[in-house]
Formats: sequence, C-alpha cells, structure tokens
Amino acid sequence: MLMRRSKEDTAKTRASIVGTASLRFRKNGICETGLADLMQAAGLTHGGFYRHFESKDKLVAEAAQTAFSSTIRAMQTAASKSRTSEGIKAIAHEYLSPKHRADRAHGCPLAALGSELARSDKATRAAATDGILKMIKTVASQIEGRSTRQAEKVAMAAVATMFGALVMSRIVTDSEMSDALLTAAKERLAAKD
Amino acid sequence: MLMRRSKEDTAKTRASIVGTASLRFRKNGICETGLADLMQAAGLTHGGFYRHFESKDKLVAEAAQTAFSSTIRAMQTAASKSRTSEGIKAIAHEYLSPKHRADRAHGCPLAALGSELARSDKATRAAATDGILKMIKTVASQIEGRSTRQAEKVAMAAVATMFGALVMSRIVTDSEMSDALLTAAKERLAAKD
DNA sequence: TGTACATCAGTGAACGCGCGTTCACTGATGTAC
DNA sequence: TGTACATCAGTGAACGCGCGTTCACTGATGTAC
Repeated sequence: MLMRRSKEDTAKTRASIVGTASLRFRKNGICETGLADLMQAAGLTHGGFYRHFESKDKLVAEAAQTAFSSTIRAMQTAASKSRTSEGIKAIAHEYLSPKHRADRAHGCPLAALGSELARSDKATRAAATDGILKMIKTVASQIEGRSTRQAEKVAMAAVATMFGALVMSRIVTDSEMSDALLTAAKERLAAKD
Repeated sequence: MLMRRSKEDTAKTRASIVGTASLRFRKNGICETGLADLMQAAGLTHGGFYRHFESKDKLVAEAAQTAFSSTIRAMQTAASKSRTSEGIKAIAHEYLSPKHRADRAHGCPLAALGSELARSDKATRAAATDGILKMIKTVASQIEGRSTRQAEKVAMAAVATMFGALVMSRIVTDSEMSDALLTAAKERLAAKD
C-alpha cells in the first residue's frame, strides 16, 4: 500500500478521477452515480476524493468540461476529413450514427446528460455553455457563403436537430422508429434551406 | 383522521399522486425526487404509496404518460388556433417561448427529462415512445403537400430541433445566447426546405 | 550532499441522512345474508 | 331494508442500504538547514 505520491502521480490520479467520472456520468447519469463506486472504478478508495475536489458538484463541472472537449474534438476530426461544403454532413453522419446512439459513455454529454445539466449548478452550466458554444462554432465553421452571425444561427439549429434526434432515438423502444429519427435528422441537415 | 375512502376517492388520490409526480419529476428530475416528499406534496403520508403503485418505476411510467398527454394537447391547441399552413409556426412559437423555457414543471417532458428517459426502464420508455410518436404525428398533420411518410420525416426533424433548442436554452448561463437558441430554431422551422 | 521534519495523497472506518420499501394497525366502505 | 363482517386506503414507525462527507491515521515525498 503506497501512501503519498509525487506531484506527477497526484495530477495523474486527479485526471483519472475526472476521466472516469466523465464516462460514468454519461453512462448512468450524475445523480445515479455514487462517489464510492466512481472512486473504486478509478482504482481508489472513496476517502481520498476530497483531497482532489471540494464536492461532487465541483467534479461534475470538470467532468462535463472534459466530456464536451472530447466530443468537440471528434466533430472537428469528422469535419476535417471532408471538403468544407460537406463538413456538416460528415459531422451529422458521425453524430447520428447507430454507434454513437449505442455508446452514451463516450458520446456527446449534451445528449447523455442534457436535462440533468439544465438542473445543475452555475459552474456546471457555465462549463456546458462553453462546450455548447464551441460545438456551435465548430459546425458554423463548416458553413460557406454566410456571415459569421448567420452561420452561427444555422449552426445552432443544426446542433439542436442532431442532439434532439439522438436523444429521442435513444429513448424510443421501437428500433425502426429509432433509425428513422436518425435518418430524418440527417436528411434535414443535408437539405438546403 | 379518515381511513378507508370510497372507490371514487381512491381514484382521485391515485390521480393526484400521478399528477403531482408528473410536475415534480419534470421540475427536479426523477432520481432527485423522493417518494416521501412527493406524497407529502400530494397531501398524504409516504406509507400509502404502495396501495396505488407496485414501485417508483411504475409511477414514473404513468407520470411520463400524463406529462406527454398534456404537452401534446397544448401543441394541438396551439395548432388549432391558426391555418394549417401556419400550424408548425404556431406550435414552435409556444414551444420555443421564454415562458416554456422558464416553466419546466408544466412543460414538455422530453425537454425536462430527455436524458433520464433514455436510461429508464422499458415501460417508461414505451410510454415515452408513444408520446413522442403522437408529438410527431401532431406536427406532421400541420404539413401540407406531402405524403404522410414524408410529412412524418419532416416532423421528426422539427420536433428534434424544437426539443434540442429548448434544452440548450435552459442549460446556457448566457441569457442572450439562450434567446438566440430559441430564435434560431424558430427561424429554421419557419424556413422552407 | 546528507539529515530532520513538515506536508499531504490515499486509506478505511464512521458520520448523519434520506432513500425505496415493508408492515402492523385503524376504521369507514362495500358486500353478503 | 338492516345487520355482521371482510376489504383495503391511509397512517406512521421501522427496515436495510447507499449516499455525500469527515476524520484520525500512515508513510513516502519534498523541503529546509
């Protein structure tokens, strides 16, 4: 049993708790995820939690930020693989895929936790706001022939459509309807307006 | 202290529990709402809960159904007040209003509980599926000049856009951005595709 | 560079609390005769 | 129609459990001399 670690180890432990939390919150929900389980999943005992975080709420804010970052990165990667004119289609193809639908833990935190985030404290909502804005800007950057302002408006609606469709596709018990929701959103995003 | 009630009273009590639950779940979340608080809000003690429901999960499924019904009714009412060609605009105007954004308890359960519903048991998700389908059909009935199948596809994307935008507008801490999200979705829905 | 000591990451037991659920009890309702 | 009794809605105390959080303790790290 090792006690006090080097500063490097401490930072690694902290990052591991945040990373584990960002997966488990997305998979099972924030309220439904206990700190003891979480710490065990990160290979630690629950007592040590408060050496790294003031409260569960503080961890939630950090875990949300981490989750948004990784989703934004995935969107940028998807877009970078195609011409700008096809960028939105590429993002939508990944976002609205059966793979993303099936893997909440590694997917968009907005889709995994949206309604819980709306009830979270200021710090978590601020982190989510930043993440949402970056998602919108990422999508907007793929829109040609419009002012930044107009492109962002279109991007806001596009993100809403993708996120809304993915959540519904996850709720629905009818698999044909679930697929249809993903397809309908994809077609809508591909259409000129 | 009155004991056993008439059948009529029993039915009223049951309906009151479901109604109270549908409000409180939407306001505070399902996991965050305790049965003791819930029963107290309905004017009862917690012990009596199991005379009406097998478990909390069973109540959740019924409360979801109730919440969806009232939202669908509101959509139908909004649409019925305008010409069919303007029906979607009328629905979007209500759905994407600051009033709806501010009042989770009486609003759309998909927006209030979306990500929690995705993690709920089969019965609750089945109730939500029914509600989502009826919402889509309500919107689709306002679309002219398309086959039923095509109208439903467009309606799926429209519901996704409205629901997604409302949830984001509730999360965001920047009130200008929150308004912009509602407006952007409204404009997108008003546009011909 | 080597030694003495303060720091603090991590442990594991314990805190009070509220959770969903169960149960013995009460007494008006509804039923059987 | 009137009486005797079974039903069961609602009460309030209790169940075990897991929650977020606290704390005394351990001992390697990092620092001061």
